[in-house]
Amino acid sequence: MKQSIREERKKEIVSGLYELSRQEGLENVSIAKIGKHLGMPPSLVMHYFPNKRLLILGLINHILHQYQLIYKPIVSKLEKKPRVDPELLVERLFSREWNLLFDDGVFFSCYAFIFRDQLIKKEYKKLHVKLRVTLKNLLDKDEVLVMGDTGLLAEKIFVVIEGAYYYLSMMDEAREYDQKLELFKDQVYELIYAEISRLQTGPEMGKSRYSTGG
Amino acid sequence: MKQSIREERKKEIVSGLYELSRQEGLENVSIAKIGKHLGMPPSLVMHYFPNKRLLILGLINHILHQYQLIYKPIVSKLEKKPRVDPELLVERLFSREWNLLFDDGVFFSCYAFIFRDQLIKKEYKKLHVKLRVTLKNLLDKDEVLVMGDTGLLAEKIFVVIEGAYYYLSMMDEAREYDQKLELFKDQVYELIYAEISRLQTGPEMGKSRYSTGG
DNA sequence: TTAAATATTGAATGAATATTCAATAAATAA
DNA sequence: TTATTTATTGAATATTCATTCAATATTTAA
Repeated sequence: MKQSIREERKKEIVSGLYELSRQEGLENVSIAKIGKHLGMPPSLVMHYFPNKRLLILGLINHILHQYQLIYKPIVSKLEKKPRVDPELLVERLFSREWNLLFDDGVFFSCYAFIFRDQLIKKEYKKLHVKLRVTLKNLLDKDEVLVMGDTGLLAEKIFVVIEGAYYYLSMMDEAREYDQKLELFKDQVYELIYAEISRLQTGPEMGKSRYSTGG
Repeated sequence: MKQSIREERKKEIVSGLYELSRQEGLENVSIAKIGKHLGMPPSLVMHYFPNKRLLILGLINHILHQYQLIYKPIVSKLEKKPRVDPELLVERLFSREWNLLFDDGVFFSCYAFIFRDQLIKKEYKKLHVKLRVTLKNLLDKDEVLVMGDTGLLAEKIFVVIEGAYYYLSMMDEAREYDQKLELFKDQVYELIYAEISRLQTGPEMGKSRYSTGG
């Protein structure tokens, strides 16, 4: 009980920070503003987060946790199928649900911290590796793909996804956004189909020289 | 003459902002600190940049300008050749010179502004489109590639480059960095070689349905 | 030379910043 | 119950913030 109120309050504060960051940008949020937003004195905020860095670390954990949720529905939907359906996979990887779960602006503001905070960098990397492993596990369910280097394929797919979202964030018009989105989906299709056809026509080639699997 | 001292001072101030941002992070730089760093009163800084937003816009212009310089040596080297040498092209696109010209931390801190400043978003997009056009023009010099959709190919290449740098920024160990880098280079090679072989074996297929060419 | 425009200075502003502290209220453990 | 830990409050801190202003110096135009 004693512990739970503490954790609840911490979550509440981090959520408040997130909401304000979304509205006015992370760099414009102060401890006083968070307190005001939540109806508590700034000293209470600092009671749970003794300094601002810890507060931002809390926000980053929150965001990284949200980020992981994106793949929950994808994973559960795909796990039921006996084979990987590339159409469904790609559709889900580029799904709009992505943008609804958290704010890209806050995400990239936090991302910028990786260049000056080793712990944040580590957390970010951990997440990104995890997402790749999740995808690899999905690809391993496919009887054809599993013969190749699914870890490598997952890397290649994700670099397109991440590059795509980086670039797509600059698009204003919905039409242009959708057009580019289709293009990048196509690029991922091609990666998957190329691997399938490679494995079916010449499986004796074995794994690629740039294998990432342990 | 009168104009030049003004522009020089503005450049000096922006450079100071850049240097400080590199050292302690953009969010920790103030007008007073810039003034101190350059040995001038903060009021002089504000004389040239009446508010902080204009100052940051100045920094962004500076960075985007630097960003463009990266491709100067690539372009001039490749322009002399009659054909595109994929090895050289990919080597240059992923060159280390990239990291030397400007700081990734500052770049991504500024990038985060695109989500709350339309002008900054526009500037960023303009640059990224420009880089793609430059690459397209290079690809057009190749007698085989020019038969296909070079604009589309440029998009596909850049999404890998950008995704790669986003992801590589999280790497600590040099070995892992290099390993992943090779992987992404490979991915770009495959894009180019796949397009070449596609055009040579079945050029009657013409341009892809996701053409980006105007 | 004189007048106007620009560059530079330094002092001052109030608002906002993260953080500290002592006091009180509430919950839990003994 | 009492003692102890935790939660919450509100006032206070020194510092830093972006910005303003009037005064002076320097450069340019007439």
